[in-house]
Parts: sequence; C-alpha cells; structure tokens
Amino acid sequence: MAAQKSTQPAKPAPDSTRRSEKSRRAIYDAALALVVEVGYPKTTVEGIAARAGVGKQTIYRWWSSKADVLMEAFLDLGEQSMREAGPVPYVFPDTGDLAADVKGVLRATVDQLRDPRFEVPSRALAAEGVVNEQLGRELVAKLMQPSLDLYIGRLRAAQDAGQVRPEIDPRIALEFFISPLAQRWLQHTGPISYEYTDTLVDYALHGLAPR
Amino acid sequence: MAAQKSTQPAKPAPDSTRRSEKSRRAIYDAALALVVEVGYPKTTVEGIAARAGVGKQTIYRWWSSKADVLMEAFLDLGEQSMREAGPVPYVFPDTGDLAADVKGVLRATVDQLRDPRFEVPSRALAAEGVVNEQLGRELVAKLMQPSLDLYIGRLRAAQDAGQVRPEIDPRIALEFFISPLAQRWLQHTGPISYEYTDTLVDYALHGLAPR
Amino acid sequence: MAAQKSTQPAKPAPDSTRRSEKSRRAIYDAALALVVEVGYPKTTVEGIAARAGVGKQTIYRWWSSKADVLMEAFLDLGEQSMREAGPVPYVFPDTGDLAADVKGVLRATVDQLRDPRFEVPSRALAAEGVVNEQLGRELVAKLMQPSLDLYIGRLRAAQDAGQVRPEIDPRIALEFFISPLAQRWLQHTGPISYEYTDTLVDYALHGLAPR
Amino acid sequence: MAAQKSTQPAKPAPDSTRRSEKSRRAIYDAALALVVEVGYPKTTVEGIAARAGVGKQTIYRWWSSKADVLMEAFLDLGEQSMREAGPVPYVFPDTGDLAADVKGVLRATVDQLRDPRFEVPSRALAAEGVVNEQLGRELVAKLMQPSLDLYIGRLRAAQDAGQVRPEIDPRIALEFFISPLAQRWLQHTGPISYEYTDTLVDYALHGLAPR
DNA sequence: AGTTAATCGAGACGGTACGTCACGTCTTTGC
DNA sequence: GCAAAGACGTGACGTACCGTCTCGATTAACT
Repeated sequence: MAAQKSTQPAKPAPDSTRRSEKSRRAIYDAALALVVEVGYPKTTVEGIAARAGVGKQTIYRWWSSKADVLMEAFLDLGEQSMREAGPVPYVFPDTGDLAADVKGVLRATVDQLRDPRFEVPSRALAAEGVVNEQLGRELVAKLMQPSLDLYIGRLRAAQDAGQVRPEIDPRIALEFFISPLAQRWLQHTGPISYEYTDTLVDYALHGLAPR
Repeated sequence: MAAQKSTQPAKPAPDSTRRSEKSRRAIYDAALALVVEVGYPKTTVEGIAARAGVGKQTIYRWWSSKADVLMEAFLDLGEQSMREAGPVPYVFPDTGDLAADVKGVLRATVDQLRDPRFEVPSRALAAEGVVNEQLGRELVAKLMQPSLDLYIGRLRAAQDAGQVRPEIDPRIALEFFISPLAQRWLQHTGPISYEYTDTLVDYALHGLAPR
Repeated sequence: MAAQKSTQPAKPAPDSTRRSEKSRRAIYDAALALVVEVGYPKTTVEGIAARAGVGKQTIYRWWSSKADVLMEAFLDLGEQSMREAGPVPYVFPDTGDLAADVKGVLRATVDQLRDPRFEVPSRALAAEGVVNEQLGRELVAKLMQPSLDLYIGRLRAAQDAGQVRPEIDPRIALEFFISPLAQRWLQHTGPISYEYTDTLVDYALHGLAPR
Repeated sequence: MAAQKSTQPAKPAPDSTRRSEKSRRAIYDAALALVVEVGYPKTTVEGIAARAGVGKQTIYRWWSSKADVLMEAFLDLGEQSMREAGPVPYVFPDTGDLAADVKGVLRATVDQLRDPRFEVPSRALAAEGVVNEQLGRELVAKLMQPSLDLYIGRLRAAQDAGQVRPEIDPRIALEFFISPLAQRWLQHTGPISYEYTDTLVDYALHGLAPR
C-alpha cells in the first residue's frame, strides 16, 4: 500500500484527545446565550471567549469562525434535547391518517419556530447559510436532512397504502408542506399559525391523492 | 393643506434637492459591483466610498447602513432593467392555459436566479432580511410583493375560468409555486431546473384543480 | 522641471497637516508616564493608547513602534524643558579653568542621570538602541550629538589657550569624560558620584595637558 | 550549625541530579543560534524549545526567563571556547611594556566585538542588562569582572614598576581603556578599529604616567 | 532487577498584546 | 456651501507567545 504521509504541512492540527470538554461546553453555552441575548451580528468571538472564561485561541483552535461555533453549538443543543426526550424520539407518526399525521408534525414545527431558544440561532444560521454555500450545505445535511427523511418515509408509506399517487416523487412532494412554512418564517412573508399549516396540508394532499 | 415640514430637531436633515445625482449613481454602481466581486460580507462602506470616488459621509448622509445602500441599489437596478425592457413590463401572461403560463414565468425566474448580476446581491439582501426583520419586510414589500400580486391576479382569473376551485385562497396557493423554488435556492436544498419547476406546477395544480 | 509623482504606492501616507496636536501631546505624556511607572517592557502600545484616550490606530498612523513613540516623546520632553529653561540655555561654560568647567558639566549630568523622570526613559531608549542599530544611531544623532559638540568646542578652546596638547583629537578626548560615566550608568559597573566624575576629569586632563 | 535546607513550600524545587544534560546542551545551542539568526526580540522561549526538540516546561523548570537562558548559554559558550583554547587562558600579558600589552589585549577585544557569534548575544544581554538591573549586575559579575581584574592586576604591576603614578586608582584608570570602546560599540557612537584603541591607550597612558 | 518517582517531549489552556481593518463621527480643505 | 478626503475614538479581528497545567513515556536512582 502507498505511504500515507500527512498532506497539510502548514498547521499541526490540534490533538483532539487532549481537548477540554469543559471548555467546549462553556463555549457552546456562551455562544447560544449571546446569540439569543444580543443577536447574531453583535455576537463576537471575543465575547463568546470572555463569557465562556476561555482564551480566544481555544476557540480558533477548534473552529474556523463564529458561524462554525454556532452551528456546532446548535447541533449539540439538538442532540442534547433529543437525549433528554427519551430513547425513541425521532419517528414520524403513522396512524394511517396521512393528513392528521402531517398536520401534527407541522404544528410541532410551528411551536419550535416560535421558541426563541431555537428561533434566534436557527435564523442566524439560516442567514449565514444563504450567503455561505458550504455552511449552508452542512446545515442542510446535519440539521434538516434527518427530518426530511422522515417525511419521505411517511409519504412512501402513504403511497404503499394507496393514499398518494405512485408516480409522485416524495422528495418533491414534501416541499409542499415544508417550503411555504420555511419561506414565511425566513422571509417574514406572512403569519405562521396552526390554521395556516393545516390549510397547506389540505391543499397539498388534494393534489397528491389519486383521483 | 398646509406645509408639512417634518420636525426632527436632532439632525439637520439633509436637503435632498441639493443631492448629487452623480454620486448616487456612482454609489449604486460601486455597491453592486463590489458585492458581485468580493461578496457581501467583504463589501464595506469604506470600499464603496473609495470605489465610487465619494466621501464616506456622503454615504452616511443618505443611507443608514450597508444593507440599506445595497437594497436601494438593487431596487434601482430592477427599475432600470425594467425601463430598458420596454413599455409593457409588468403583466402575467394569460393564454388561458394556467399550467403553461405559470411554467413560463417560473422558467424566467429560474433564469434570473442563476444570473450572477442578480444572484449575489439578492442572496445578500435575503440573508440580511432573515436576521433583520425590518429590512426583511421592506424587501418583501418593495421587491417581492409586486410579483406576488401578479400571481394572485392570474390565479383569480383561473378561478373565474373554473380551472381552480373557488374556495382556494390564491395567496396561499401561490406559495406552492414559489416557496419550494425559493427554499431550494436560498438554502441550497436541491438543484434548480426547468424540469423541477415544471414538476412543481404539475403537482400543485393537480391539487388546486376541481375534481 | 521633472514630474514629482509620489514614489510609495503602498501606503497612502497620512496627511500631517490634519494631525491632532492634542492627541500627540496626550500620547507623549502617557508614554513617558507609563515608562516611569511600570517600566519599559510592561509599557504597551495598547496601554499608551488607553491612557492617552486615543485609538491604537492613531499611534500606528504616526509611529512605527513603541520605541519610536518613546523616542519622540523623550525628545519632546527635552525640547520642552529647554524652552522652559530660557533663551540661552545650551552653552558650555568657559571660565578659563577647563577642569572646573568640565567638572561642573559632569556634575549636572550626574544629577540628570539620577532624576527618574529622565533615567527610566533614557535607559529604555539606550537599551533599545544597543540592539536596534538604526534607532541607536538616531538616538545618538538627536539626543547626544548636540551635547558632544559642546564638549568638542570647549576642548578646542582649551587647545587654543594652550591647556591641551594640540595634536589631541577632541572627539576622542571627550570620551575620557563621558564614556566611563556612561558605562557605569548603563551597565551598573560602579557607583556614580561627584567625586567619581571629578576624579575622572583629573586623571584625564593630566593626560591631555602639555608636559 | 545544622543543615540549611531552604524553605520554599511553594515549588518542589527540581532535582538537578536527574537533569538531562542533552536537553541543556540542545537548549543552549538553540538559544544562541536563534539569537544570531533572528535577533533577540524575535527569539522566543517557544522557538527555543521547538528548535531544541524540548518541551517548554523543561525550559521553565530550570530558567526563569529568556534572558536567563541566554545568559547561561553565553557563559557556557565562553567557558567552552576557553577550555578549547588550552591550559593557560586567563592571564594578561606582561612584557614590561604597558602600552604594548594593553594595546594587544584591546585589539583582541576589538576582534571579539566584531565576531557575530559573540556580538549578537552580547549585545542582546547588554541591552537587557541596561534595563534590568539585577541581570545587569549578574552579567558584570560573571562576564566582565574577571577580565577587569586582569586589567587591575596589570596596572598594579605597572605602578610597582613606576610606570604609573602610585596615587592612581587602577579601578578607575582601566575605564579609560575599556569604557570608550564599550560605549562606541554599545551605542554605535563611532567606528571601532585598532587605530582607535591604540590612540586611546596613548592618550590615557599619557595621563597616567608620572611626569 | 524491579519499583518508583521525577523529568522529559508535547501541547492545550487562560491570558495579554500585537498590528490591521472597518465602523460611524467629526473636521479641514478645496472647488 | 457642499462634498472629497481622511483623521479620529472605538472595538473586533485573527495571530503569536506568555507561563501554567496536564498528559503518557522514558529514565535514573533507590530499594
């Protein structure tokens, strides 16, 4: 086999086994708190470091930018609340009634979009992702894709049950539920309510159902 | 009615009649060019001023922020290209075939989303609008609403022609065409193509049409 | 006449006519005070800026380093105290008695070397000059040379009066008065006192006088 | 009297019997090399450790500062070259001709002051000693005093031989030879040459000799 | 020879200061 | 009399070293 000499002679790459778990936690907490309190643009690396009681270099050693820190912090927050939520958290309900199931999930999403603990950081990350494609793709892959896959699974089940036309591509169909809500939220193009998401589901399923 | 002198004792309020048209143009051009060339975050007020051959104060006198400058510049760009486009710019095609009409408009939108002259500044503004609600609302009102109204008009006409169920709310229905595309573009959640927008229209209209 | 286009395309070179005199004074004062209070190594550009109520950039705009600031500050201090001292401050006494004249001047020098207002900054500058040849030469030229010239003048007068052998080079002879004192002071090689400098003069003049 | 174990409860005081000789050598070499290559201010403890292939703590365990390391390294360099020089290193020539003897020694000093292997580190140490009195005194005691004592010895011999007036204090007289040269070198106040030191000796001895 | 304890290379850590960049305000100068 | 030019106080950037603090892995002295 060929030699596997390292390929980046520039920076020595820190030794992650020696990493301070305490500092990481403190940095996550500080970053999330600051974003919520003062907003993303006024959140600075210096501020995070100071609040976390940590040297700036400790941040730059492990992350490349403010956005990077915040993304990991947010991901960690998600994992944390999931761990708290119990052992079988993430499945899409399947009662047989597609409309009701989707409406339920969307209502939960609406709740989350309104919780400032989630709203402010997600908004900040989403904004960053709009402009920074690499970070945007990471966000999608790590934060959104898991949920989207659940939608796809549920829609496939509905197709098997004959409730959705078989020629429909579930990866596109799910956008009818998610994208309008996402856009209203992201761009403030309209109010967000249970009534609205329910309507969305009704209109959309009408088009997906067999005639 | 009497004169309506505004009453701001704080700042002398610049006299807009004396404003230099040449400077304004130069600032617009510089702002757009810089955003396209180096990206929004690296575009600075100082850079715009230098490139426009203008004092910084001349920018701060008339605009409140980098985002503000860029928004006006972008609006101006829109008006300009519309003026160039000739005397009949702002109507939604109505050939009687709703699907074809919408597909055509969406294909034009796809083209625009891919033109870097438009893409980079719009992305920058959209990102800013995600985080800055006030600017976001302004963006929607000034840049998006006119187009949305055209969709609404066309959908109403389709309802009158019996091609769309009368109980459908056109302001929600239009989101089935626009939001999935918008989200794919904004969040890089998927590829954008004529085929994609065509499929969107087909799926959506299936749900809107009377049974 | 030939064109006189600027030759440094790199940095725009600040406009010294717009320079803030108040800031300069504040910076000089802060630099000298800090050096005396906390010593040269613990004096930082940041500290000077903070104490002077000035932005760091204002320092870096006009000086290239901490040592540079301190040198100008010290020079300014010298000019200032000279201006205060009256209109004809800087002449070497010439009573006809060379030994007495030189002893008097050296005693004044001893006094100055012990005044902390002068001692700490001069020591710092001297140290810097030992290692940084360019700054060292500047120091010698601006701070020491004027005094040395006065010695040379007095020695020449003594030669004319037949008190010093004519073949003696005054530029070397003066080092017998100055260098031992300088070295004792700089390198802490011995105590400094009037008695010491008097002895120096006696020994040295013995060698300079005609037989 | 009883044992005189020092009482420092704070630090366990490293056990010098276990000290790694190899590391010490490597640190000396690295320190001297770096000072010559990049100059004293750009020489860092981190750099010395890296170049010596040694942990930073190994430096801080045995030395208190960069200057401290450099001083020991330089002292060691001196001892080393003396050991190489053979068994009769440390005597002042005494041919009976005081002028010739002193001129010879000063010429050797001039040579040394120009050898970069010595010049750069000595300059750095001298500069440090100017500002840091404690280190300055150490330097004088360890590096200069031995040589000075030799001068004193030679001058005493000259007094015994009637070549120097008996009331002259040799500790002051020697400064006429050494200080002017030292100052020229330290402060770049003038060129250094054999001719110069020869002149110095001539002028000075003229003053020291009996009439 | 095996045990034990200190030193060793390594480098992450909380900090401080660096020198640079851009901010938004304020002042001077020239057209 | 406005606007270009740009100096100013401010504050964050990302980097370099500081001196301290763990980590195994030697390594040398003492059972």
